Amino acid sequence: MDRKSVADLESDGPGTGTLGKAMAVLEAVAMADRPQRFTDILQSVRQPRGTLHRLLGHLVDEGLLVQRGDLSYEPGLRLLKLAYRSWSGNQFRDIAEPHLLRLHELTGETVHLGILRETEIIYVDKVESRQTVRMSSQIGKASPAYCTGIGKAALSSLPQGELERIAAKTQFVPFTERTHRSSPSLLAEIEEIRREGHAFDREEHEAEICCVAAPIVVPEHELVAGISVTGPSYRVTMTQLAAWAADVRRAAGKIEEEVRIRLGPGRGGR
Amino acid sequence: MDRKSVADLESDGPGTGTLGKAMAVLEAVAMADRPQRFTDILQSVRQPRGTLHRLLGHLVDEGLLVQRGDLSYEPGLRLLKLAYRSWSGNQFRDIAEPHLLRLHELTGETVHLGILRETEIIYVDKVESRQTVRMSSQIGKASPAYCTGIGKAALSSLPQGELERIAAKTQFVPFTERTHRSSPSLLAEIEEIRREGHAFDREEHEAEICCVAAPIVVPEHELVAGISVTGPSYRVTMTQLAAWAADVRRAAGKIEEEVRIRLGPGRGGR
DNA sequence: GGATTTGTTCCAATATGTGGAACGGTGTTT
DNA sequence: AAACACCGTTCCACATATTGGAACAAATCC
Repeated sequence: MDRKSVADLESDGPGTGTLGKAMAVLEAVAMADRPQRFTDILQSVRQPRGTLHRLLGHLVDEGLLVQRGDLSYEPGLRLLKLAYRSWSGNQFRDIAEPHLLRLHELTGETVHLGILRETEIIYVDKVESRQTVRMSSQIGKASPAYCTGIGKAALSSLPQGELERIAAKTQFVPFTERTHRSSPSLLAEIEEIRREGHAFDREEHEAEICCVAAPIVVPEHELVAGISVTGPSYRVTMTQLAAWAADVRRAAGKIEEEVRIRLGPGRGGR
Repeated sequence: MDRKSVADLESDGPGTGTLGKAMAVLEAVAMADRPQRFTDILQSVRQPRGTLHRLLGHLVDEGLLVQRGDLSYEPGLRLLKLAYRSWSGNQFRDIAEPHLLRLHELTGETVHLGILRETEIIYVDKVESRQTVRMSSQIGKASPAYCTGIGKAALSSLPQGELERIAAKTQFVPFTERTHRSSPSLLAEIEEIRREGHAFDREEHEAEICCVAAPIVVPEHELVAGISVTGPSYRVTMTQLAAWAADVRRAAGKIEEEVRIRLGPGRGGR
């Protein structure tokens, strides 16, 4: 049987093979808000006790998890180390950064760069207002695509088939009263976003937070991403956001272009 | 056969079992400076072609690697996502942070927080001088313990046996002319560091960069870490560093104490 | 003291991963 | 143009690592 078969399970299913199971366990621990005990994990990942126990042992051996004094498990440092390389070596982020800075100077608000990964947007960079801000507060953070500006912008630039596949896979959680509650409602907005070339988040993910976003697509690298300007709604009106839309689109376009030039068509990084 | 058997290989050996091999491959790709092709990887990880090929396939399926148009592999976004949780959920960093900030205000120089992991120090936080600084420029970065301030400070607070095991495992790379070149020389300095309670890095890792560091130990959590104040040697003299040593020790002590209180003896996070 | 829950260990059955060898494609050399 | 070298992929008999039910302690609750 081939891997990418019928409706690739990826993040929902138990994961293919041994590695898949191990990763499912790892993710269960990483995504939990507090250290997970054996039994907690046993319930998230449905695996026989013996199996789970060995799996955890291996993960600890590998430094992906650490077991604490009270026997509970936490994500290990090896993940940080690996991610550092994954992030600092990311040429896309590197290219985009100057454009993010420029956009920040223009607007004075927080600017995000995020990449689409199935139903999620993963933030890879952020430039924020010069308060005493936590450094990489969001880098690596994953948010649902269907209720964020970048997410919707990115989705809007997918082929219809892909879009529908992802929409079908999406779990619609009503974060605020304005959050899309179903696939049709999302797909309708996507139509509009396609026409406009930019997406808004009207307090759909977090109350009092809204943004404008534009998509960045580099088919040669199978990259679908987006940038956004975000602000608190008491300070940033929708009219203001609409006025910035063109700038955001322009910046996104510049990044797209530069990625194509610097990374070349379809081939390697340098 | 038991896992933690004779001289646990961990990061050198091919890694135990299937997961170990997969991680070895992942690490090989992540630690390389540029996208790795099949053959490149084949040389780093000594595995049969068939095996490696399947391994890579699984890693891609899991989103740990991505394969690009030219068939080369890069670290995938899933790592970032996992690491974000590993980092943002790290209570230790959370507790330490205010102390780092205070130390930064006192000295005006860059302050680091790093955790010891076998022969390496992994940086988990950083507060730096208010230039237009790259955000999380070093978070997750791994540096050798034997030639960094935090590293040596951390090593100094290990039981002698552990220390020697790690020293034996260390690869002594002569980064600068002042870098320790062998285990005895390192062990001798560690003795001194134990007496003083703080460690210096006298341009041992990077030329023109030096620091003072103090260890943080929380045995209940099997945590050995350290903090440091770092500066360029043209601006920060050894005398200056020595003057800060007491402050660094004090901050480290405070963090140690607070971790013990907030995380409780040997048991869970909250 | 007995009952329940939790983490750990054991082991035969078997699914999974192993790795040498063969295959087809691309680009280079003669 | 044929011969060669290199690279990524596929195949398959074999071996090993994973599986998962069940038994085992140890703590915790009633």
